[in-house]
Amino acid sequence: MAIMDYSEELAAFGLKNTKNRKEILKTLVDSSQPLTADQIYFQLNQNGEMMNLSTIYRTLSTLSEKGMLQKVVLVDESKTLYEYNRQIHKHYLICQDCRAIVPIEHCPIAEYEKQVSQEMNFHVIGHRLSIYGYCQDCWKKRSS
Amino acid sequence: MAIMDYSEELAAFGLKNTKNRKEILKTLVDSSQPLTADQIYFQLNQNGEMMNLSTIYRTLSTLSEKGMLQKVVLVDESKTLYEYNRQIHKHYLICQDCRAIVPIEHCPIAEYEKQVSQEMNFHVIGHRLSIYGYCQDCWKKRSS
DNA sequence: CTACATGCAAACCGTTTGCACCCTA
DNA sequence: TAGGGTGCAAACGGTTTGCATGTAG
Repeated sequence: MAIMDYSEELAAFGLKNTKNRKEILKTLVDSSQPLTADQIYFQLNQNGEMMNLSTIYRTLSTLSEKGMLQKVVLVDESKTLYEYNRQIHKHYLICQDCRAIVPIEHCPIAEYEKQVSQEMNFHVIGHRLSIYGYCQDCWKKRSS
Repeated sequence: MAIMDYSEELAAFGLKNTKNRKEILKTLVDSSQPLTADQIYFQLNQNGEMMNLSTIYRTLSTLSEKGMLQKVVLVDESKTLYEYNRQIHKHYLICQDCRAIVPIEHCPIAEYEKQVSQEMNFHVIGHRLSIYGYCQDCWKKRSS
């Protein structure tokens, strides 16, 4: 991601260019993982960027509607996660122990979607795939 | 699924055999789709099977822990869905319009899991895949 | 100057829990 | 008859909303 001011991007989506929105966008762009609203809240607070939690929720939903962010929902995790939408099709490895979320960029089922479209009379527009198990560290701990 | 009394199955998991549990299990076994707690609640109420919502929640979580049920979580759906665990690996087509959920039994990524295990140093134990788009009816409506 | 963004507090809603009572094993 | 199951009401926690104020365009 090139260094950029999010002003242009916000404007392109017809949104006012406010400090809060830029901070939230920046936080998500810089994160290697999807984040929850309160993770963003605490992270910004630590950096001295005070902001109300409800502002964060409102911003996350506005940006998601515009397609700038993507929602991620996981089983056994009651909070919604958000990530910057880099337009790169992506999936996740989720460690069942430490809950680490590792994005992977190869998608194994593009071909399969076409097949489903034809065989099931279903017009496919996308899919979500997450793979779960244990990361190397947690797997070692478990087997010891 | 053969006609059965769920008593044995419950006993096999060390659970007491109560009317409520049997009704909930039966509801899920008979359903072609995963159901939410309140869908089960209303469905049972219609059939004259009064039962407290919290009993349903407790039963769903007990049966899930035992592996008799599986949780399903979808983006843009705040409620958790539950389905009877037929031990058949399965995925879903989800219509973005009418929210219909169509289970599909072929899994396109068994092979890919092995690859991930090796390349990413991640011990894979499973995955979740859902495919979304529009069912035939809703797609027709949209394009007209 | 106006419409949209924000802070604050309260509401919302799916889910969980404490407690007294009930019932299965 | 003991220990788990259930109903009821209240709590919980993530998220949303109403309203008054602030601010970008």
